[in-house]
Formats: sequence, C-alpha cells, structure tokens
Amino acid sequence: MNYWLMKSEPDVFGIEHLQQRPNQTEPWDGVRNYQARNMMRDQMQEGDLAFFYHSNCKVPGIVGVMEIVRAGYPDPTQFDPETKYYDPKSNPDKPRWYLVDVKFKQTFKRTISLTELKEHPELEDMPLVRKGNRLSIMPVTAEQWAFIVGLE
DNA sequence: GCCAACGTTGGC
DNA sequence: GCCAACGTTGGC
Repeated sequence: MNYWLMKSEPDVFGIEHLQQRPNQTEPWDGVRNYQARNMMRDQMQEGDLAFFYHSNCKVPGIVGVMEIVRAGYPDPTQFDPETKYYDPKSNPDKPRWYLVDVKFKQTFKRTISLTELKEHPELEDMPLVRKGNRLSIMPVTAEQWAFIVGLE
C-alpha cells in the first residue's frame, strides 16, 4: 500500500470532474514524463491512495483523495491521432506511456494550499514544496500522508 | 555524448 | 502574462 500525489489543472480536469464521471472513475491519461510514467507503470497498485492536487490555478493545493483502482497499463491516447496526447513514436508492441485508473474518494472541506504546505517543516522533503520541481506525480510517505490528512 | 535551443510546467 | 526551472530534442 503506497501513497501518492497527482497534479491536474482544475480547468482541464478537476476533482469535481472526477466525481461526476460514471462510477467516479477515470483513466489518468496524458502523462508524458518518464519519471511519472515509471511510477505508474512499476509502483502504483490497486488500493493505493493519492491526493488530488490542483495546479496552475488561483489557489494551488490539495483538494481531496482518490484511490488507484487499476494498476499501470498502456495509455491508449498515445496511439490515437485524434487526441493531443498522440505520440507517433510510440510502438504498440512496446508502449511508451502508461496510466492508472483512479476513483474519487473524498473532497476535503477546504483546499490545503501550497502556501500552507510550505509552512510545515514536516513536509519539507516533499518534492512538491521544492523549488522548481515539476513532477506531476510523486510518492508521499505514510508520515506525510497522515500529517496532511490531519491538516484538513 | 555534449550541449544549445526549444517547449512545457506551474507559481506568482 | 511573466518567467524561472526543468526536460527533451537534435545537430554536431
């Protein structure tokens, strides 16, 4: 059982969108970063929990929790020229990009903002609060998870 | 294999 | 909208 944090722009796909999906479940597609890919492909397991983080918006921060309900499998959008995630260099016999399915669990009563997260020394090791880090998916330790949940 | 140029992320 | 930081690309 692992913990994660996954970023998404709320204007594109926010936690409300996830909540409104059939079965409140959605493939987390479009990730085109190798580090993030590796985590989804090799480490994420069914039953893992992840924070939903809203990025590139007025108040960036953690807005809720979701569950990984399907472990890594090839991202179909890489083979679909109709999508903006199409990758002509990816070979179907050896897919370059992977994703997981996530399911809505809960929306926090308030957004735990990036500003607030940065104030706590308990969280200073999180890539999220480190200057210049742009990873869209990152691991969260059990200690960090419990601490953040306690902030709500 | 180096590294400059370019594109993207994402906070502010 | 700006721009710093970073990842990727491609020429050599």
